[in-house]
Formats: sequence, C-alpha cells, structure tokens
Amino acid sequence: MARAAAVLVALGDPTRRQVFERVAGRPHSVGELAEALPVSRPAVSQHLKVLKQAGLVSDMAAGNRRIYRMEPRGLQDLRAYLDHFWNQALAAFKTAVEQPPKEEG
Amino acid sequence: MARAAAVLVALGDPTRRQVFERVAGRPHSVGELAEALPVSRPAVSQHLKVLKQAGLVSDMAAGNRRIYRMEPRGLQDLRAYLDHFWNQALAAFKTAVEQPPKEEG
DNA sequence: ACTTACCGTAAGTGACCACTTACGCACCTG
DNA sequence: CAGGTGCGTAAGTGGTCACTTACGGTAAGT
Repeated sequence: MARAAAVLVALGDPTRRQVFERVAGRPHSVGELAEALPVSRPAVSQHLKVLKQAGLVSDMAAGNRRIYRMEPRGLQDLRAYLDHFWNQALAAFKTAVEQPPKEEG
Repeated sequence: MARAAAVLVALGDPTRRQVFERVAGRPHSVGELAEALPVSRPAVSQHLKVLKQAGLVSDMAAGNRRIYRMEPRGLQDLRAYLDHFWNQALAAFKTAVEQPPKEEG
C-alpha cells in the first residue's frame, strides 16, 4: 500500500514517534502533548498533521480543545506491508533449505 | 525496541526501500542493484550499510562480489513494535466500548 | 462585548541526509 | 606481475525537513 510508505516516513522521526506513542497510550490534546515534549505547540500540530495523513491518528473537536487519538488503520497498512516481505522471506528460506545452493548466471 | 526505530528510519527513505524490496525478493550484488536503480553504486553501498545496521539485510563475500540478502531480524523487531501498539489500540477500543465516555479532569 | 485559552497555518532558518565524484583496497585473470 | 572488475569510504554539495516565532480564527468565561 501507498499508505505504508507514509507510515514509515511518519514514524521515522523520533519526535513524531514520541507523539504517536503518547497518543496511542491515551487520547491527548495538542497542549498536553506539547507540554510533555521538548518542542513547541506548533511543532506538535505539524507532527499530528503528518500522523493523521498517514492514518495513524484521528482528531475530534472537544469544545475548545482538539483531541487526538490513535487510528489502527495506519498500523494495519504497515503490518500488511511487513507481512508481505515476511512471508517472502520465509518462502525464500524454505526454498534455500529444500534445494542445495546451485550456481546461477 | 531500539532496533525498531532504526528499521523505521531505514525504510523511510524511498530509494532505500526499493533496495530492500529488491534484496528481499532475491539476493543481489551491489552492482546489480545499482544497475537497476537510478542512483550510483556508492549510493547503493551507503543504503545497504544502513539497512544492514537496521538488521534488514546481511552480506557475504562471493569471490569478487558481495552478495546481500534479506535478514528477518529487522522485520521481526518492527513487527513486535507494531504489535505492541496494535494490542494497545485494541485494549483501548475495548475499554471505550465497555465504558461510556466519562468526563475527566 | 472583552478577555483568555487553545489550536492551525505562514514564513523563515539551521541542520541533517541522500547523492555525487574521487580514491584506495581486495579479488580474479592473463 | 600487470590489467581489469567489484566494492567501500572520504569529502563536498544541494535539497529537504523539523523547528521556531508571528499571526488569525474559534470557543469558553466574566
């Protein structure tokens, strides 16, 4: 999936990963996250935007504040991507075991 | 795990992801990869170094050339990382269903 | 209506990273 | 030993991105 790439990029950044991990543990407002992290509130907003586009979080208005919570979709996409290569690796390994290494090209 | 972060960073780059995907499909030499990709051979070498440090590929000398093949370790680390949050999400969702949303703070 | 709180966006800047060319080293062939 | 091939590393550079400050917009409080 194309989403898997976005998820990889999104979780590649350490700060963004921290944001995601906190949101995954419990829904948070932007201010809460910024207060717990060593970056400014706008930075958190930008990170949340990337995470949202990757399908890793979703947001909803709660009065004055805006609550972000984890969205399984993004994780599922990345899992599917990984499983693809995981199975490929197993198949390749199985083939390598069944057949002795033969010279090629 | 700490390795999961390295895997996320490694697979975050598009070119590096292409390198990994080709190696995952079949063992390749550096020259083969460089020939199939729109970057120079040193670039491929640098990408392979990162992938190797992330536990995604392993290399072995084959005469003059150097063969890279997929290493399941890195994928497994990332899978474990994802599963952690996956289960966390399921637990949170289950709690949210069982209990109506109550005000807090 | 005025003030305060919370948030997203715009613009600008510094640092990191992917890429290139140049070079040195190991292995095979004649 | 000399020539050729395959690879990794060093050094340098351009582009991208994470971060900051400044600003506008919406919702609650008095």
